[in-house]
Amino acid sequence: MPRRTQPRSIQDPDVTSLAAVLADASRIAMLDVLLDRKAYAVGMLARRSRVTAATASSHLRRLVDARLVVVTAVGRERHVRLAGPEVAEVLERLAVLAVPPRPRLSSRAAELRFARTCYDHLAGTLGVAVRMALVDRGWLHATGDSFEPAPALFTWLAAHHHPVPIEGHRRPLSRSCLDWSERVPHVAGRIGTAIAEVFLDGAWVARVRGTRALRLTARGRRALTHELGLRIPIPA
Amino acid sequence: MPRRTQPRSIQDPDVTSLAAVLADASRIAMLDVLLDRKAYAVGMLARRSRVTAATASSHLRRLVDARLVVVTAVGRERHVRLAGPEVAEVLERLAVLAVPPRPRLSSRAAELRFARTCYDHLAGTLGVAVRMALVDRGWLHATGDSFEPAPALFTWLAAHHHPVPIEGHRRPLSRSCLDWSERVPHVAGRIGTAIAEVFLDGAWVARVRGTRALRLTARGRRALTHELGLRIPIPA
DNA sequence: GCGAAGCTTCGACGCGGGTCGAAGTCGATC
DNA sequence: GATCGACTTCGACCCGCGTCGAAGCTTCGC
Repeated sequence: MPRRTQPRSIQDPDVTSLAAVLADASRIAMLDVLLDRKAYAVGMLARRSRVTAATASSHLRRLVDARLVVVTAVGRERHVRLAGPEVAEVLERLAVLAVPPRPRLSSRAAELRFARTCYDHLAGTLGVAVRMALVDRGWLHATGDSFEPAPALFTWLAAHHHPVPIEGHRRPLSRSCLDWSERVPHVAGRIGTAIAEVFLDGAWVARVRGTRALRLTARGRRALTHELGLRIPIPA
Repeated sequence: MPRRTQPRSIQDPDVTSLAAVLADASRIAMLDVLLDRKAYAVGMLARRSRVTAATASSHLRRLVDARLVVVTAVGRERHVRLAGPEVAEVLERLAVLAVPPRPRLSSRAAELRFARTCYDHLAGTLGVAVRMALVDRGWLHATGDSFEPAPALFTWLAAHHHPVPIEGHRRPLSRSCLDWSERVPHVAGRIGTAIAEVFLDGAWVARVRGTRALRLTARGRRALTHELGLRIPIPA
């Protein structure tokens, strides 16, 4: 990959180098592990990504240099976290473009397609279904490419112990996040986070260990029907 | 880059391969040329990207396979276009992440920072300034991470010969597009396109040949003051 | 039809970089 | 301060792929 010496006329932010960092299966595996928003020690991250510590270490260096992840020293361990929601967003955006035209089915992917976390909010069939249910009840209004939450939604979130303050935060109240599996937006932003927390705390969904997939529980099935009038999309 | 054989647990859309396509300076240069939304013959594209026809051809193959560009045969030429606005969006998103922490100044980049096209709408200092002016006059309301155009804006656009129908289109009326240079959103979507067209048709801005940069004309300076009450951000 | 133009394919070259084991470093623990 | 554990650095290996010139193919123009 001989670098060109002439001045890059455009795209002065070096997209090429950033893409090069993302163009390795092991590094994507590591980022994928980190997409659950938790911090991992380097060794753990290496094991989850199926590489040796030495390999993980060299990859880590590049991820840090690209400012995709941040590292904090904790005792003799070094904990790695995703640098922020923007990173998760870009990865999800890339996934949207990367999804093959004729979707090759993978049983493993089916779980992810049905329900998963996207950094800190719900995605997949379930995420989209929830968004549609909220719009149907008038708790959420679609505006442009975003969503405007109605007062009833704030009330509902507060009643489920996850109140969302309206003002005073840098992060947007609600955002629309494009789904790679559904190709349709779901709710992100602070509202999206709160919704996901209600689902997880209420044990409406359970994390499938080792992946970002979520399993809809029986309890969750009932809750969705009673609370949101939502027909369960797919038995999963 | 030895591919791992084990089933990729997550990220089933193959982000790695897509990123690999974007991880080459020549291909980014080609995409960058195409970001102006026009179609280019392969030879022209090769010249603008400073590679031989043979090299461009092999890159083109990969870009087509990744469905980032589309090709239409025209006589003995083959015309290349960006596959769609989503591609431009992802590139702009990547650029946001790729922008270096201590912005290294480049005189060439300064033009781009001030004003440029982003696929089909205005970006850069000017794009952001226009967005803020529209919000100030109440012609645009910020909602979540998008914008809601007010009736006055539709009237203004129609008066300048670029009416925007409210309904009946798959593309969103207005979108918010994050600016890599300003790190602040500007207006995209059908409204964003119409605004850019008013600016270009009215010769308020002129394209700088060979790049996506825009130059603010004297006429544009006057128009911005009179029509939008906008103080010119920077003499450029 | 014949030549030329536009583009792709082929072949050869060279370089960047992903991989792991082993050795080295640093901090924690007793 | 000796030992263990977590992590990084080093060295060696090898493979993928970007690059261009030349040759081949198709389409246009006269």
